[in-house]
Amino acid sequence: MQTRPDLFAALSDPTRLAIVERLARGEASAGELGAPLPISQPAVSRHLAVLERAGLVTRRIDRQRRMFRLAPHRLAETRAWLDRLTRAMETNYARLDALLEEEETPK
Amino acid sequence: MQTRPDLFAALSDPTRLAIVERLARGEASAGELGAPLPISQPAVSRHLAVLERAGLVTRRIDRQRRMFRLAPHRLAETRAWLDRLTRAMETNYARLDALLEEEETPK
DNA sequence: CTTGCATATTCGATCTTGGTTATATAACAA
DNA sequence: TTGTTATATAACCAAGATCGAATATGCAAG
Repeated sequence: MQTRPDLFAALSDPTRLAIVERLARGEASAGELGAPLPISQPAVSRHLAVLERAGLVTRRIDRQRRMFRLAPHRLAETRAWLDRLTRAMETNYARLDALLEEEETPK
Repeated sequence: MQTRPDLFAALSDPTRLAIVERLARGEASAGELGAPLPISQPAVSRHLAVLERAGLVTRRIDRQRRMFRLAPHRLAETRAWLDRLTRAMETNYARLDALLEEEETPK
């Protein structure tokens, strides 16, 4: 299964993050994605495999080339998770904040 | 500096993710956070240090205990990043999608 | 002071990750 | 075929992450 930690792990590498941001601007081949990067072709290939396993990108074959695109689903899922987390935090901390503000006037 | 990859790296561990979700329900001490986890006390302590360095939690000293809370800033930052990414993706892929749908009728 | 509780730090072992080089496969071009 | 382009896989290495055990620290209570 594709777990949330796996997704975050996929985004935790600067190279892969750069690839994701590049892909937000449109579909691209493995070669195009690797061209600006200061690493070898095999390294790019493996980064793309990681992103694909995490469900962040999809791969399409066009002649000799593999075309990559962002896959919206897990991004949406992650946004929803972050939203829930933030909302929970805001509600649950509201009371506590008030209490702390009372007894300890800041600065 | 606290980089975005560092933040995702902090969230890429299941234990730390569990801690973050627990903290969304309210402030807790290091001991309380570790209690339900199947790992040793030192391991918990180190996970908390990672989360703090990533800017995801703050630490407050209360007597002998260290109280932890979620820090809203980096979560908000990450939500904004995801929103920008999603919006870029949607605009940039819209035309390409239309083209692909034309020439290859699905199924 | 001494004891106990809560947490942090150090250590050594193990696993994982990301990198390169070398090589393989697959599609196209001639 | 043969060569070329695009990508993947294998083998290996170095660096970093994570763990438990042992130990240290900091505060509080007698």
